[in-house]
Parts: sequence; C-alpha cells; structure tokens
Amino acid sequence: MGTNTIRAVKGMRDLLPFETTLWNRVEAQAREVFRVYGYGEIRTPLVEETQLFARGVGAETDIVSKEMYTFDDHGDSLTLRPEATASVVRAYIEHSLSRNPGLTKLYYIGPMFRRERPQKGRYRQFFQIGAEAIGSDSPAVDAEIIEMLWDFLGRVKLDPMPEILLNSLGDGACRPQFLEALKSALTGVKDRMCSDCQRRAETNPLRVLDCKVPADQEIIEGLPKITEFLCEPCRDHYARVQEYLTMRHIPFTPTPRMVRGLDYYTRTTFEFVHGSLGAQNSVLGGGRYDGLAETIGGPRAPGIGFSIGEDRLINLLGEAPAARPDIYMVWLDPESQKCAISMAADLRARGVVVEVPPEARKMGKLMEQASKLSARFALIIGETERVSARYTLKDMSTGAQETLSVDELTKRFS
RNA sequence: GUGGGCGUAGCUCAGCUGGUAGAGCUCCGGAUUGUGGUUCCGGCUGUCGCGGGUUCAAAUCCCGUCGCCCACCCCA
Repeated sequence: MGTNTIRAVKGMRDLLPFETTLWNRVEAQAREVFRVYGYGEIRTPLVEETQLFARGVGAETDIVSKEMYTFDDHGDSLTLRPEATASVVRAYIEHSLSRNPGLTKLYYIGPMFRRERPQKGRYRQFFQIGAEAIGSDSPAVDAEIIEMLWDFLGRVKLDPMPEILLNSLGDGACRPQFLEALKSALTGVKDRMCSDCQRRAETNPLRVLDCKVPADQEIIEGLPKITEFLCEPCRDHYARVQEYLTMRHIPFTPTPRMVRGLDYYTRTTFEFVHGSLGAQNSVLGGGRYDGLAETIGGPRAPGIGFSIGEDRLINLLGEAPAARPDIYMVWLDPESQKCAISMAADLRARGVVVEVPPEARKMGKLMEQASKLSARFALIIGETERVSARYTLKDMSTGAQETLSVDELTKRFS
C-alpha cells in the first residue's frame, strides 16, 4: 500500500461481496416481516435541514452537539442524517399522512452518519433498519412493534436471542417531577461518585443512572426510580405494554435505569442488548415519541419506532456461504466459445448461475478454474461435443461425467 | 475530544541484544496441447506506514506524525 494511495475515509468502509450476500439476506427478511405487519417503505433524503435534527433530536444531545456532518450549502445549513426518525416524522407531516386511514406504518433501510471515533460496531457511516408507527398512543402498538422485532430476529436466526430491556420515561406531566427529585438526590451524593457522573449530574442527570462504574452502583441503587414517579396515565400505559408482551410470550426485563440519548422519547423505551458485541452491546433501540411531531412544527401525532444497528446485527450473524457457479463452461476452441455463449444465455434465463471464461485456455487450466471457483458442474464443449450435439457435463464433486443433448441439459437445470 | 495496543508481500505473520527482508497461503506459469481438487518445479509483488534523529550501518533504538484496532464519552 503506497503512501499516496487513496483509501476509504475514517469510519466508512466497503462491503465486499462475501459480506453483502448476508446483508441482502437480512434486508430481504426485514422487508418480508415489515410487509406482513403492514409496514410500507419510505425513502427519505440523506440530507436534511440542520434544524430538523436540532429541534427533533435535541440540541443538547451528543448527536447534535458534536457528532453531525453539517455543511453550508450556499447559505443553508444542511446535515447528513444521523438517524431517520426525525426525517420520517417530517415526511409524515409534509405529506399529511395522518389523512390516510388507520395507523401510518413506515419502514426504512439505509445509511446514517455520525462523526464519532470509530470502534467495534460503530462507524461514521452505519446502516439502520427501522420502522415507525405513527398516529396512535395505544400500548398495543408498542407491544406489536416489539413483537415484530422479536419475530424478525427469530427469522434471521439470531442465536442466542438478545435481552429486551424495557422502561418508561413518563411524559410531560410526570417526567419533570422525576427529574427534580433526581437532581436533588444527586446534590447530596454526587461528590462520592465518579468524575463522569459529577459532570452528568449537571448536564444530563438521567445518564447518571446508566453509569457502569462499579463503585457508583450502590449509590445509583439509592436514587429515585422513574417508575415510582410515573403519573396515572403513564403508569397504566406501561403496565399494559407489559401485559401485552407477556400475552405474546415475549421475555423482557424492566430496566428503570435504562435511559435513551435522544430528547424526543416519551413513555415506552426499549433496547435489545447482546453480550457478544463488545462495548457497543446494543443491537437496536427504540421508543415512543408522542411529542416529536409538534416539536418540529406539525400537529400532535403520537408515534413509536425503533432502529436496528444493521452493522451490529450482521456482526452477530456470522458469515453467509460464498456464492458459487452452477456451471463453468469449459470451451476449447472459437467455435465452441460461440456455442458456450448461447447455451449460457439459455441457462441463465432459467436462473442457472453460469460462468463463461473470457479467453481461450488449456483444458487443464479451465478445469482448475472451475474447481477453484467451486463450480458444481463443468460443461465441456469441444469439437467432439459439437459434432455429436451431445455435451459433456461433469459433476465436480464426484468426477462423474455424462453426455447430454441441449434439451436434456436444459431439462436438467430447470 | 481522551486513553491504550498495533503498523513488514494481496492475506496471516517471522525477523533475538542494530549489519540494509523472509515463511506459509494466495496469484501466475510449467510438469499435463480433451479433464480439476493431491504432488513436484519455477515466477511476480515490499519506498519494513511516513518524516526526522542517533550510528560506519536502522525493519530493529529515539522523537514526531499518520493510519488501523480496542476502550472511554455517547450511542444503533
């Protein structure tokens, strides 16, 4: 690798064929699950007005305050989307989707951008598969969306399945009271906590609950819990989400200490965590955002959604078997090449994976290539085959050969 | 933004206390001008990340820098 070689920019990577087969499989599975749950695909722009994220996601969040790719476009401040929920809700408002009958259920698959220091399972361009159900605040919607995720992860055969952490963050009526209680409790104990927590106590008290420093755990145990402060409607909502999940036999762990990094979350929040992901153990996260639409200037539109870290999910799934040709065309002279080309066209039209070598080579080399590419069969086409109109099909794993007419051959592979 | 580890061939890596670069795999060719996977023979590829310093001499020691990885912060 020379010094002047141009390489992919930091935190962004190429996905090569041996990886994309698995990516495509996962995405196809996601689309199928979304389809049967009644979700339609939405494709929003990768670039939005910076204000959308500043107001939607929250100006004080880490994402907005220090991780966005923002640039000036002839006087307009634009940014590469760091997440998709704000865009989807923006589109929901812009196109008056609330006029459609029933819930608006949308899904998306695509790249997001955050300028963070890369590490395992964290990239500056990363992919998310997500969905949003907008237009209802019913707890049944919360449970169904989690069911859909559980269904999806089962279908892609994630093993073991992740742990579902569940919490409620309350709403505008009760969360402020909890925050007050938390802040006043912290003033008494923060001096005995780690330096990060002392800082968080000021900037983002909720995050203190999420601290992993062992020495702080006992103190955190003694802090107020959000669930003790939920107002009646929020308490009821949370209880019913749990009932609906239990009814569906979906295991979950109520986790009052789990908080989320985006400002728009209200009530239900959840996170699916997996042990073998390193420090970035969250495979997906989501929650309810009953106030988001209003925050970005629309009508009230309660909603709930999630986003799956596709890079992380893929990480957990291992590797897909390599693609291999069904037939490698071993042609031996120019006339046979023509023959190989036209037979390949017929076979490919039937979905058979056919490889036609581009240049004339010795038969031994061609067989060697067929073998190296793990072709299932080699089809030998030479003068002998042409004059008899019967072609030699060799099974590469057993070495058995047989001669077939074109008709027999197509029948064999249809 | 902060900390730690690591940068030698396409890949995995060796190279001890400084003497100016190697192995395996891959790739290409031949043994084998109509038969591969085994075997044998031959061959290609490196500014030893980059820059500077010490030295008669640096892949090796020192400084700086860049990159990658992991962790922190935070999060998908």
